[in-house]
Amino acid sequence: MKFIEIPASDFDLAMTLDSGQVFHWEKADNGFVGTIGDCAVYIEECGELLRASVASASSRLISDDGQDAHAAICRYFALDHPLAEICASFPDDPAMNAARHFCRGLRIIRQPKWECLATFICSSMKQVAHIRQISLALRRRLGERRKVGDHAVYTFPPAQRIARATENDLRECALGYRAKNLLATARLISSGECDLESWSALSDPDLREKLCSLPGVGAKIANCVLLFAYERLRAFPIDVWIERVLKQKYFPRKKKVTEPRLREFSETYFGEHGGYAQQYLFHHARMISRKSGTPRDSSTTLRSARNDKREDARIASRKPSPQASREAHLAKLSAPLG
DNA sequence: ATACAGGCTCGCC
DNA sequence: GGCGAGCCTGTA
Repeated sequence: MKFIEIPASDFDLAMTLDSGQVFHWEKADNGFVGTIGDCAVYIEECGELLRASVASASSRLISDDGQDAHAAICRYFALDHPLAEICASFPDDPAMNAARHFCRGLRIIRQPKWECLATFICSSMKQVAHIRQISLALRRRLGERRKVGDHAVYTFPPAQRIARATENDLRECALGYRAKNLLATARLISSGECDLESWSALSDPDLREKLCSLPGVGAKIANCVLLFAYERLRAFPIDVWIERVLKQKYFPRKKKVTEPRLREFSETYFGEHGGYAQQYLFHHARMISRKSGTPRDSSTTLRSARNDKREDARIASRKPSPQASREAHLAKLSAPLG
């Protein structure tokens, strides 16, 4: 592998890739392999230096002097974000200060729009480990294989490619009910009816509204795409983790905090880089609970009660168990063709 | 084993 | 126009 070297201060590669904003990078050698757009990339961190190898479609290095690759990496990892200033703009309170201290070097990266949107459509009601699996399955089945050094990686399939797939193809990538949404959205993009690139010109609220019009995209996912693909650093996605953090740290005495109240608070209190603040709070909370067991609260209890009811309903209606339907699915797959 | 995940959508009231 | 139920599947 031929390497290029890029100075990068104020950057923690591993934390950035493990902070739940991107799901396809895998550990390899002393660093990570993945893709940036259509290129296969190996990257590792040596102190204040990044060492990277980038292979384009034909498996050769992009250019001999590595200028394109250099620029692509700086852009993708947002090395131009003034991180010190951004962190200084966060509010000064105990929760925020702890997160800011814990997440030093964490950057919000610039992801390709379709890849980011599609991945987050797949993320609903899923844990990180599973989102990673879905992303990999989609890439293996519908993406293109690339090599960087000895490592094989797969590009994320373009909307046109997914639009040509069947719902069943996608279900076989473990998407479940998300398959229908991903397919419908892929078709809207692929047909040109919706143009993610041209939406860059829209204001935050207009862009959010456009994204929410896509099947499988609600406020949470739209905000993730605003933040991770459109550089709208104010966008503040509220998922169950952040909801817990906000309620516990900022509304400790309140019994019920309504969703509009929480949204209003998140949009005003955290300032112009609210999305960054959110990512820091999110990552910090996840890492803390990974150490010492998952904290339970009323919202999770509520959710489990709901799930119980669903299960009761399933039994009452004598639907096949998950186990049985999985076996039926497998049997169908192994049946002779034609 | 079984509860629970980084939700969205639709039907109901 | 708020509330709850249904949707799929893998992991802890």
